[in-house]
Amino acid sequence: MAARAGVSPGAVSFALNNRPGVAPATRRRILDVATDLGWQPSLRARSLSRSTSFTLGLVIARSATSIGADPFFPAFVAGMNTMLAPRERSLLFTVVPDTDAEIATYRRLAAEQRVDGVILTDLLAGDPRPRLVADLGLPAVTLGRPDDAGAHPQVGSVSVDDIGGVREVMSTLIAQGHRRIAHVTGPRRYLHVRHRRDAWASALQEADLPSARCVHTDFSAGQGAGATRRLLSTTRNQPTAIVYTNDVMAIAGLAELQRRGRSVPDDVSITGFDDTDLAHHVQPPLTSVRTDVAGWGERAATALLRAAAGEPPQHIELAPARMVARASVAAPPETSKGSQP
Amino acid sequence: MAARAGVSPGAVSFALNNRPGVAPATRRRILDVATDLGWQPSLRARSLSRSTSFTLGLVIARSATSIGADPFFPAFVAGMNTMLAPRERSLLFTVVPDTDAEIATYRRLAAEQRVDGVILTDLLAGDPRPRLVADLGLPAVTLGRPDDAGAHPQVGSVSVDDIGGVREVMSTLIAQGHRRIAHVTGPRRYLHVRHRRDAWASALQEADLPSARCVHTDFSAGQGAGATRRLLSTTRNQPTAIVYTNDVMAIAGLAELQRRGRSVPDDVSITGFDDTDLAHHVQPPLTSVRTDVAGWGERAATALLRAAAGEPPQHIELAPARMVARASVAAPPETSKGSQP
DNA sequence: CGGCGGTACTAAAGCGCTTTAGTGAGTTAT
DNA sequence: ATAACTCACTAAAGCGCTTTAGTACCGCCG
Repeated sequence: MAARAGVSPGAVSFALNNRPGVAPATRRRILDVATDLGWQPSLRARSLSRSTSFTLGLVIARSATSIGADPFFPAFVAGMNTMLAPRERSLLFTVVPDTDAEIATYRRLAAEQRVDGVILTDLLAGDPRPRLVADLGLPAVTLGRPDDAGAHPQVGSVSVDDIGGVREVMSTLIAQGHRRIAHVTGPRRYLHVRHRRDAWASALQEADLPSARCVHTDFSAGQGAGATRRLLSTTRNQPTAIVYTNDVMAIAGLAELQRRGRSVPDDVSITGFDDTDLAHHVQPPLTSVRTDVAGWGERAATALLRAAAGEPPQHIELAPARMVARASVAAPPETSKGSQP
Repeated sequence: MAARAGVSPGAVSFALNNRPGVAPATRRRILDVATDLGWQPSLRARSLSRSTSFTLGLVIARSATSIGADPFFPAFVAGMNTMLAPRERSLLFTVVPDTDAEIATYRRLAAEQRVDGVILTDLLAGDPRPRLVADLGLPAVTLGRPDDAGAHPQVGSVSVDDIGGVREVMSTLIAQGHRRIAHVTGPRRYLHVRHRRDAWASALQEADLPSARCVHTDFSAGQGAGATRRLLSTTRNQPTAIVYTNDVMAIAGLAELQRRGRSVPDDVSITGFDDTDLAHHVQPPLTSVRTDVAGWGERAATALLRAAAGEPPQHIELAPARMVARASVAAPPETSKGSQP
């Protein structure tokens, strides 16, 4: 390649990485010869000499069976890709069964220097990962802010405010007259589960409503249905509305309600989260909360690329999640309304 | 590292890749020193000198919005990972909007030599990709066999027989007495759509039933509901059963049926495909067809690794998809039954 | 007219492995 | 005892870039 353009390999390198010290005419010629020959620098050689992988990592701890139900990851990955592809970056994607395996994976990625940085998702309470990646010297960006944010100044974050969506849902339900609004959510260890639960609880409190039941599940349809069953099993003070933390559980809950002869929304109002494709199309259509997942992926990729380039970590807030109102929410039945102050 | 073990770098390389020509005692010592120092050969340097990426590629052409609804990919990726992780291989995962972008991605991956091989999924009729990857010299394995199998002897395949599942569904419906069984499926260009459609059509024929309606959609819940609406819009000869090609459309169809006052399964029987988490939990629970997606991923990764190592391509058949019977299927209503011969 | 500074480029070392050819010691064949 | 062979290991080249140091050339000034 260098020979064909009549220059040294070094000059080619300068031209390609448009570094100063090469005359405009020479640069043009080098670039032209390159496109003529269909030549392109070897990524492997560049990786070795630049100590860079041109690759970002995303590792998810979920069982192979449960991950399919979550619409988040594919959309997020797609979003990252719109950002990475034009920059000749790629995404290493790994699905492992649990957090231990996830940690082992970060160690391996760091040891092998396979990636220039990683995205940390599904933040936990007291999450060990920000510390770990900082120790490993692996640039990282978290999705949402860790609870000990500030303890790891080298780790950036890109967040979407879920809470806005939950508050919107709650105020809609409360405005309709609901007084007993239950919550079906995921495992306690997840930070976003806690945030949403807190938002739910404080919305009740701010409206001077009594505290209500919250059921923690594993996010699966089965446990969503089970939680619904439990909420209906009490003989008194049954909820008139249920706020589910994802659409899958809400749809399973809807089926459970129907099985027990409760009408949605006449007897019970329900809401989901994620605004999946199906949410529009169940009967009744499901009120849900939508976030721009692909946009989130795009921004996260941008932030991580910057961090990997040595820029100081950023903390970015994206547009908050918004409620999408549909027919699964209505006023509570009269008997319940009557018991209001 | 080499110095610490008192040998040359070459010897270390031999020891690590357990090649002959190094005494057992020396090998032990080298390995011990390596673990002591936590040393591990640089993947980048190995990549350059061995001309190998230690990475496999998977690129999916789907819109960011629609991909989340498909439970296939995350489960498949998880399956691949169980195979790859212990072998220090990784997966490059890319989501692009369409086939053109997909092809561009293969070209880029090949030019950059980023991957040692790729998995080709969602085979099309007259698919250009097997040819392309063969031309690019990119080892590949297809999911399912291309229609011009044999034209690309260097490309292997790993297949699951969908048709078995469809036939099982059809014979169940027919045994129950259904005579008008419609089919709601995906875009015609997909090979597996054609295979399933053919299986559906020939099952009708073999049972001496009249041909029935088939509606092609884009796999989305919205179009699943729309297809259902169309099937119900004819005043006569409405189907008593509908076979959907995925659970999402079946669930949307179920909602549409309920909206129109049809009972499932009393008025209409329905079946899905994929056996997603939700299928068990809708009302009524959905008869579906299950495949071992993670196992598929594992086998595909194995086959591709072999192909990348230069072994002759294999054509592997996995266990066929099986029907999972649930309450969404029952005998057709009397009026319909009465019209039987 | 010699020295100075700047530009445009080349030479060569370096990234950290793998691999081929080569060497010396120990073993067997003759 | 010496040639012929193994075996265990080293030396050094090679993978294909990047990067630092160095060189040649030019214009400019004193």
